[in-house]
Amino acid sequence: MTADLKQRVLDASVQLIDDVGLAGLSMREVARRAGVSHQAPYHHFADKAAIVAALVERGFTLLADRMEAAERTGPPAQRLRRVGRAYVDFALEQPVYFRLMFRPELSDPARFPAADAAGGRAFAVLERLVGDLAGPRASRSRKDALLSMHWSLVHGLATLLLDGPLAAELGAGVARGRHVDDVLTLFLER
Amino acid sequence: MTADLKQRVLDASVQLIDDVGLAGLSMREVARRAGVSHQAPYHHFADKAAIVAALVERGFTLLADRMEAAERTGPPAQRLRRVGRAYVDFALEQPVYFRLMFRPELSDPARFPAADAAGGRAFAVLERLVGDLAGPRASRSRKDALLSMHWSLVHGLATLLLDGPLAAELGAGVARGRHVDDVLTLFLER
DNA sequence: ACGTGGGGTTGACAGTGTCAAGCCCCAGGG
DNA sequence: CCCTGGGGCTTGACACTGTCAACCCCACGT
Repeated sequence: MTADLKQRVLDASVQLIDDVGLAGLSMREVARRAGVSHQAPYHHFADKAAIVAALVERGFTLLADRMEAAERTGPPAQRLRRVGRAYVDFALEQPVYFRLMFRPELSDPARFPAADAAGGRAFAVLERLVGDLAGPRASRSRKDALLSMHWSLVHGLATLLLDGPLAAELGAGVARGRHVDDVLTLFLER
Repeated sequence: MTADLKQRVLDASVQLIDDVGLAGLSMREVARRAGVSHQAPYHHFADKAAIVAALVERGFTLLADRMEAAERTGPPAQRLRRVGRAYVDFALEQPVYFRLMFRPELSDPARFPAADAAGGRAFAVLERLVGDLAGPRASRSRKDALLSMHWSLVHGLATLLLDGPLAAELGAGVARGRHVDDVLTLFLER
């Protein structure tokens, strides 16, 4: 009623996806939950894809905030670990956003540059970190490989815990958190 | 034309997803492409989710075949690398299948145990490999961590190359293949 | 010879995304 | 003061979707 309909539509969308899954996201149901007519959302979003793109942007902003915070704390040697942990934690705590963020067909960067830009912020954190790790004299391809390796590790861990077989094995309890720590330790202190 | 309608429906579905994306997958369009009435597919699949689940099963079978083949060739020291490479290659060559395979909301294991079982085959390959790597005396949690680490690495690499920012940076050319090699080398050879 | 049932059809219904008009209300300029 | 314009919302319509129901045909076992 009171807040911007735009924000209410986004909030209702997240909640709806959480309830019934992405496939069940429906413009009309979102409008219903927001208490407006089925066409009201179109005053703020061109179409359904635009809503999803706005959520992707929100998600990347949230993630980048966390990563940047983790990047700033602790001794340099531990920053990589903290950022990785922040990445995985975000995925596990905000699965709705996280799953949306890596479905490029949903947020075409050509159509929604804002979402793309928000993703760039997260990307940049990793790039800085890996740049420090490799030292300034490292070759381009070595830095690329380092970046991909680190990102792949945390991204893969996050998605497997969320949607892979690891999701069934470990629940959402403490065991999962300890497992994340174990894997990061094994990887970083090898 | 003459082949089992069941298989034709699956083939048409893959092609349709390839053309217009998962969101555009439509029972009626699939039927149209298979040259039958809009209800014919229902004689072979309970509903749309059942089609997708059948594709997931196909996908995991394809992947497990490749991984098992890679597991059998080459000296033991290199098997891990070959299997990892097979995993990433599969994802890049069969993006339609691969993307479907990690959307658990699409193939609820309780409803579609066959898809789940096929996934288990791929899982088992990694489990064996990591078991060898760790040795029989390793603790359970160490083996778990080793498994997660290796799987996360290849899985993350595959999805980032497919749907992440790495997709835009590297195209689908030779550079991508070399990058995969670089990352695997870096990871496996410490 | 005849049911029976698998594989196919057409028809209908509710629900969807989105285009097209229309309504209300208030800020601004004449 | 009126009036005009437009932002924000509504109702209505259309083509399309997934799925239920009913029907039709023909090969088959008994």
